[in-house]
Amino acid sequence: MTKKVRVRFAPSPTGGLHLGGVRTVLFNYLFAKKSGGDFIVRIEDTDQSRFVAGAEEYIFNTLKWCGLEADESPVHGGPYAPYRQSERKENYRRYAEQLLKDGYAYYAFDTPAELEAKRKEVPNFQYSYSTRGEMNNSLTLTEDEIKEKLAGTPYVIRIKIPEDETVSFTDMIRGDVSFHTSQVDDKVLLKADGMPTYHLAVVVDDYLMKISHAFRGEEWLPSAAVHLLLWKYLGWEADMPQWAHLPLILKPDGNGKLSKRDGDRLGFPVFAMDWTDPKTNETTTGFKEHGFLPEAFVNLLAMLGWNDGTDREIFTLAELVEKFSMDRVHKGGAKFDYEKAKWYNHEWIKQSGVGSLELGVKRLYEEKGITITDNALLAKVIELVKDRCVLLPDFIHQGLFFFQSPVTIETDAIKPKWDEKKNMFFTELVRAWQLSSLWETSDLEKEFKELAAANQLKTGELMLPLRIMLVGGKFGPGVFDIAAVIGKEETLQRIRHTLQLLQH
RNA sequence: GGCCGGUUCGUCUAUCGGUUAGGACAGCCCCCUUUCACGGGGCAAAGACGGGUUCGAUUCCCGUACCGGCUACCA
Repeated sequence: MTKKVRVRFAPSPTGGLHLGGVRTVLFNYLFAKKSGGDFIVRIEDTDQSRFVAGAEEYIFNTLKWCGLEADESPVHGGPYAPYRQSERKENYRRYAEQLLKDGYAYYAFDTPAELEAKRKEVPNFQYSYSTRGEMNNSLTLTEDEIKEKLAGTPYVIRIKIPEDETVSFTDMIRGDVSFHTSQVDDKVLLKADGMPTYHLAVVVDDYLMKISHAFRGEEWLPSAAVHLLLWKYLGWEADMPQWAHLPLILKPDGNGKLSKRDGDRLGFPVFAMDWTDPKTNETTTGFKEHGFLPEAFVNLLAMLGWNDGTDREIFTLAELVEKFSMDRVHKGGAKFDYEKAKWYNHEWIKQSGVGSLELGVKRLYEEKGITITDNALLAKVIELVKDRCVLLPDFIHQGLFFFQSPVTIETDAIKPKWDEKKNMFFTELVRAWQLSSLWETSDLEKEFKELAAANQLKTGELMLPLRIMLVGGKFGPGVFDIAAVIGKEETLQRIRHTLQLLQH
């Protein structure tokens, strides 16, 4: 019997899925695939995410774009559905009551206002063994009072954290971690509205769904103590998953966790794909829409927290699965570097085959109102231009002139050195090329150079003007390649057009 | 404040006690290219600090400093 490894992912979709979230899923995926287990994605509809329309679909679209298909998830059904927290409410209450019965939890009736007052009064107030005796809860009230409160007032269920115990566990990334219970407070498990807090939900769901490995961000490390205790109090200790707390992705400048705001501020995407918040109608751009290849995105994400121990930096998803190992996952957080991110994309565009780029590039041109009917031409253009494209939209600037005459011609770049001799040369060139029966790059270059020599002009001085005539500016691949691709008629017309502009 | 975690070039990182501390991004220079790139070559740039352990510490241990996370009826 093969042991099946399951990993769990519970994002908090306040809308959108940002770098850290996708990376958590990616590492889940790599680990699961590497060890031959199932890759399970579970999405909780928490207080924050419950009413965000489209969040679920968005997340699965993101995973699909990245190539991270789940074996089991809300959209794929699976043996442990439903996954939505609101649809599993009874479970949480049942287990909270079990804890109550066994003396590991208690009812608390303190109102938010009372709690706030308490926090104001006591600087470092902690709802715990030392203070619960003076609070409004089932530990301090009489049975009659409790009964009365339960019937008529809102209440929560809190975990009863022991006074003096050490809880420890072995994290897959950090090794042994331990906490002293005197430092952890009596967290709320079941809220007044009957929904569980994250603490109760993770434990109950992981148990019920037979999760063997749970990955999450480092920010969860402190609350691991509560979760550990819960596994113990519920009597499930033997089934507790192995934990892996991933390092955080930090702001490129300054300090702290990378947030959506940082992307807006510094001008780079933080989400994998465009996300429009249905409440505010505000769109946050994604890596996909910025022109990143999914392969590059996955690649750069993987390297932001892991490496294979060699100097290698470019990996396909399949290669990552093959090379991945948990003990090479970093412990420390990494600042996100957008320049490096672009480098990955550039590398991926360069090494991508023309065929895999065609569709995307075609779509980009269509968005600009350019319909491409000649696929062979498109392929040639991509081949010629892809080395100088860092992001997909660069294909527009770098290749537009192949499909339409340049709108603006930077004649200023040639005017200063323009003279009658050059004018004569280009007029002759038009005539010569007009008669030419050959139209290959090498033929064009040869004829051009011969003509220049005959006119006692240096080729170099003529190349730039020719480029400006054909491209409109100082960029693009080899000029003769361009002439060859756009064809005789178009080439000659562009030369004549610029010649005319230069008259004035 | 308390608890937990982290600390190698500006940034991401390699090093499983002995290295001229390696690579990549960014920067600068050169070559290639009479465009812009690609490519090739080069320069500059790091072990937070203090104690141990050891023949020998970037590496192991302790302390300090700094950074981060958590400290909600948010996740």
